[in-house]
Amino acid sequence: MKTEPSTFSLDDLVASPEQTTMWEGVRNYTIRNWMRDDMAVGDEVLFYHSSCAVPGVVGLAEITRTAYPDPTQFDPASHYFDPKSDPADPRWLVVDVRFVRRLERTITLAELKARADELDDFLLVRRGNRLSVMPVTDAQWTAILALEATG
DNA sequence: GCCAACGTTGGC
DNA sequence: GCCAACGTTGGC
Repeated sequence: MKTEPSTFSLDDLVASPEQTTMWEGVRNYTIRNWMRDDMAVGDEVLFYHSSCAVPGVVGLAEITRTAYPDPTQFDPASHYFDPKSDPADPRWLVVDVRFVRRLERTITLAELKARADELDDFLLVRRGNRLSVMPVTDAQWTAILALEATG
């Protein structure tokens, strides 16, 4: 899961009540469907910082609540307000995400790109990808976290 | 249903 | 700040 640290960082997650946050503001149908269909309580998350000096994976988190309606879509004061969303059939969903641990070091985007062959078409390093949430296979997870120790 | 225009993402 | 890539919108 990507986030801009200037908006919501791993530190912000740590500082959140119960070190847990609602992953609000997803406005992409592909991601909405993954959240709805594929995210389960206990699923592990790579916490990724984007649009910053050194983009990369900085920590681990986990899903603590499955998809439910994103309240920001009904809040006219919210940046994420969606007047086309019907409260009887909410268009946008959130999941809850809880902090697990910081990585010992940032696993940078540059490293992930350099090892793209080992990561078996990891969406994050695919050209042109703009999704802010994306699935990670077990093999990719293992390969990525192996970098933490080895550099 | 096509597709051009527009807005957003996000690395650099 | 630039710009490539891609999703969304809306005219037709």
